[in-house]
Amino acid sequence: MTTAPVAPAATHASSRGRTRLANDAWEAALGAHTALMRRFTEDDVWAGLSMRDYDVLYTLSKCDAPQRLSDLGRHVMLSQPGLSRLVDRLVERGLVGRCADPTDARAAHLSLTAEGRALQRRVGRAHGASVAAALTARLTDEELALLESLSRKLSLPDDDLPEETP
Amino acid sequence: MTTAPVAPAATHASSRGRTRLANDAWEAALGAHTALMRRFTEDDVWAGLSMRDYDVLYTLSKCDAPQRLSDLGRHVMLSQPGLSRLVDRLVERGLVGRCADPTDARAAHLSLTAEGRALQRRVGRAHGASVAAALTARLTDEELALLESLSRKLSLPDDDLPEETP
DNA sequence: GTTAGTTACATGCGAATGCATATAATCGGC
DNA sequence: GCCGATTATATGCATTCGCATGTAACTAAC
Repeated sequence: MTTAPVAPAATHASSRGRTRLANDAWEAALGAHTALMRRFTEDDVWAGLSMRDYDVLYTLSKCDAPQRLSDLGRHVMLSQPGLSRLVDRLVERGLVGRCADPTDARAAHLSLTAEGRALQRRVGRAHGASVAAALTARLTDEELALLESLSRKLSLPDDDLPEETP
Repeated sequence: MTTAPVAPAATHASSRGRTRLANDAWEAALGAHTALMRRFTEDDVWAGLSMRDYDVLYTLSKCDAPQRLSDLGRHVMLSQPGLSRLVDRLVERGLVGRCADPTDARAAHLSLTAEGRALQRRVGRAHGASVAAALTARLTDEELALLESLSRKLSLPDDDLPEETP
């Protein structure tokens, strides 16, 4: 009942097999994420930042316009109060600047300070090198491009999904 | 300086391009992980378990022999003390059994209780269905198989890596 | 313009986490 | 069999997190 290695000779691919395929892929992906995250966390490149700190700094570094908390929240895997306080700490440390949004008094405009940008660049260079080393040692160029392509498809919101049976 | 969209017409692929390729792939993969984890977390299938709780129960469910903490630690993204206390809570809740290892008095043998196994199966069915729904809506069978294959390569430890220039 | 509903963010608080370290058992020479 | 090194797990403590909720501002219908 638990293990059923019988090959279902269905016409295309049985729904059972497709579910299994998806779950196996997800489990493997989780394993890869865990293995790589562990490796990167142990890297000695973080200069006192947690990986979440860096995630916020990196996200801000990619945006020229100041971001709101809720914008950051879409990219960072953290609850809204958690992100609120994480940003608090980054502001306190002088890495992130917070100024009022003239068009919306509720919102805050967040951006990197000069120090924050410098730190992000410094850490980013080292971390990026480590990422490249780990990934290029395991995947070919074609596989890297494929991974990016698959990942982008997986990131699609429910809205713009390629329909199957409309 | 920040954006250099100039195509490097190198013979194969410049080292710069390869680094970039790897970092883009990793960023996309992180995005997919965040998007899917958020979705799965919000699913109403967890029956009072955190996803980490479930991760431990699932890992134990796959093993017939009792596991040690350090075995679990390889699969769960958590520090050793963190895992120790997470297991404490699961034992307290009657989902995991802890008994002494006769061959090693330091180690503990961890296994699912009947209740823990039942809960893992119940939650696992619902969660597995959600995983399948999300992934099969975004990837074809071939892509799912590819994702699993790429993920397995990414999970390889430094030891058994396919050598490049020995 | 008043008010209900929504959005953006912050805060109180208990629970979970990581780091450093402690404890206890096993292993490997000798 | 003894002792240093290593392994397996636990605990103290400060930090961080998520949930529930609060506060303030915006929006829209009337």
